[in-house]
Amino acid sequence: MASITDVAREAGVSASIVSRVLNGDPTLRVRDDTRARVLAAVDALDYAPNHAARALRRSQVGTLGLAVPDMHNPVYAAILAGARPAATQHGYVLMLTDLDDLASDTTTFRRVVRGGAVDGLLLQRDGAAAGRVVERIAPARIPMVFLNERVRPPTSGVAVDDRTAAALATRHLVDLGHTDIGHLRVRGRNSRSRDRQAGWEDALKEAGLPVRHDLLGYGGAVPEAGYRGLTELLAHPRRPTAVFVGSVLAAVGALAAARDAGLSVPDDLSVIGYHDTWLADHVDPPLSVVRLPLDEMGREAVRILVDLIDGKPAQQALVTTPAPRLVLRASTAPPRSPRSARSASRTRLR
Amino acid sequence: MASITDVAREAGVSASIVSRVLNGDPTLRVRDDTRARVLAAVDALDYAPNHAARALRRSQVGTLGLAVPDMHNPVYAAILAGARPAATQHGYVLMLTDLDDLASDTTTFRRVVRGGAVDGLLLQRDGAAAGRVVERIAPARIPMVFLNERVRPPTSGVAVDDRTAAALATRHLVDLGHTDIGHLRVRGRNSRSRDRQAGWEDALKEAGLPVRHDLLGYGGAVPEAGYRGLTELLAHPRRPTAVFVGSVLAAVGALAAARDAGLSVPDDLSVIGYHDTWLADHVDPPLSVVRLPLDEMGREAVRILVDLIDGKPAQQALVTTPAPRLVLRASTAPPRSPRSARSASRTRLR
DNA sequence: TTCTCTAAGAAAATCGTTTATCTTCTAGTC
DNA sequence: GACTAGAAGATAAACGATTTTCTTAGAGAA
Repeated sequence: MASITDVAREAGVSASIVSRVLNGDPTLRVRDDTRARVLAAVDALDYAPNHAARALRRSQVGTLGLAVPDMHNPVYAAILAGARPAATQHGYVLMLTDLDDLASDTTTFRRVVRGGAVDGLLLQRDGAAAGRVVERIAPARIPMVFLNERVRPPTSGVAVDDRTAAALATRHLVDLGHTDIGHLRVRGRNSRSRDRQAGWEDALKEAGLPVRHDLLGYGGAVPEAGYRGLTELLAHPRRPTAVFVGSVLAAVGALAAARDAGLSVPDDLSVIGYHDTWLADHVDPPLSVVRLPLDEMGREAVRILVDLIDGKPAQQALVTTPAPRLVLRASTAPPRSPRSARSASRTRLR
Repeated sequence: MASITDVAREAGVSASIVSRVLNGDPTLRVRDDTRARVLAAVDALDYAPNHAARALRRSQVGTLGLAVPDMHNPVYAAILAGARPAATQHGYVLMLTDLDDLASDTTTFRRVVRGGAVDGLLLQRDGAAAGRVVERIAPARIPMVFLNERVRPPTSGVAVDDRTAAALATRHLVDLGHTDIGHLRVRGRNSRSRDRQAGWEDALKEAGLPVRHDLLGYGGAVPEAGYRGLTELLAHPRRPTAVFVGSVLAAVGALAAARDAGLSVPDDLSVIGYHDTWLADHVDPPLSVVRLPLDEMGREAVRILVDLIDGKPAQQALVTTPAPRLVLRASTAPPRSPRSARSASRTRLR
């Protein structure tokens, strides 16, 4: 591998000139032909500045850490799909870390956070390790941005407009003529969970419908949780004819639960999910969802983090454009008929 | 951030002693209490060696690059799930790169590959950028391992036993009593595609059935391709009663194609997919698949790459344990009846 | 002529580790 | 008493870039 000294020798100048030419130092004064010789030498030797040396000198490594609880979740994949190109564009590369590792494995934590292997962190505070990891990272004073969550001022974070989106989804069910509309909450004490429930309540109140907390169940971030959640809800004597599920994966599980309960979707039960990942289009029936700008959120998170690294103040961004919108597929429909729907299905449930 | 000199001062020794204690230098002779003082100082200052400085000195950065064409594909997520902990265990961290970036964006390429931002690369040679990226990386002589593909000796790679697994899947259809068994190939000129087709042929021959190349179609790595592939196959005058699809995502698309063609799975058409990602259990009907050790493959790829970095020779590994096995769900069943199945469904297709 | 100024570039310090080579001290040997 | 051999550490030289400070040569001014 050619070093900057090799390039300098080849061009017949000193190393400092090479560096300053390459980094576009505005105070540099050189003759045009010298500059040309440097550039030619760089090309001839196929020179690239050594990553470690530059990082050492600048005390900036040029990498951002991304820590999510579960790579399998397509929602994170979507956020990642927005974040990665944004990082590239800002001159950074993403590094992958597991949130649990960061919280529990001291070696990883020391190497990555304290050792300066990353310039900043993108965090999805979720799952078991959530609390612990934050407690540990915060004192390290490393720039960090929370993904997919509203946070308060000393910290930075980026969220989507969950309340509006949840209301939109619920309103769609209302518009179809449903009156018994359930909701499967995301687990956890976070803004996602609260805002989506609030949106559900907003739409019900707006329509003059009672907010029935007996139709509020718990979903989660995996299909199994959605399955259990809906199964419980369906055991209710006056079961819902429609349900707004606060996550795609839980919605997929909910579809299975409906099937196993002998209910046909959307005839006996309408289901609307949250987040339009590719998956939603390929389950049966294709899932109606509310679409939020996940990739935009990833992009924005990177922007804020890079700003933070550059010394700018903390920001709490709410990504509102493009606005949440409905993507209607085949899992939602009007109730069979205002009255018979309910009794018919109760029979089916035996 | 505390540096090694701070620790040395605190412990009342020289920096070299701190380094050698921390790195377990076998030639080091120090008194026990000195060692204890060093360790205490490290703890007191919460010292972690600076990543960049260590990388510069050792000319090893401690990161492995992972370049895959598409983050959304759950198969890559599964490989990643095996590779990430393995990397941690070997003392490395994974860095994420996009294959297309690497192939086209000169900046990324220079920074990541030539600049030494990674010690080695895990590559899934697939998609549009496949050829180009290899052409560019090869001359850089950076250690690299190909994922999910059989390669020839100068290069390293790790594959799973595609031929055996494909035969296993096809044999399952044969055992159910099917005789017209189609196959949707993966696209591309790679061992995955060839081996899976070969396994399909193996099982047919073994059962004394003709290998009907008219029942060979093209799937791909996305649902849409599987949809198109199966739709074409179903247009055949003597359509298959069962089909082995060479990828999960294509299989999901195939299910939709069958539905749209008015066929019920598995009654009119059995479908078996490839790779048991979580998704397979949550489509309708739940997909029978052949399960291969994807996480094990990710783990093994990391092992080989680390060996390569340590100067050991190239290896071509075939991950055969755990052996491929069937995971039977609801998408496969015996044909309706040896004869009527065929005519009945032809009618349905009108 | 001497001095000053500027253009054009060279030198040198520095970032934080690692590691090969030196030093010092003590105890034992002849 | 001089010498030697370890034990226990200290010194110093890299690694490859960036950046601040110096140098030099020539042009113009006084």
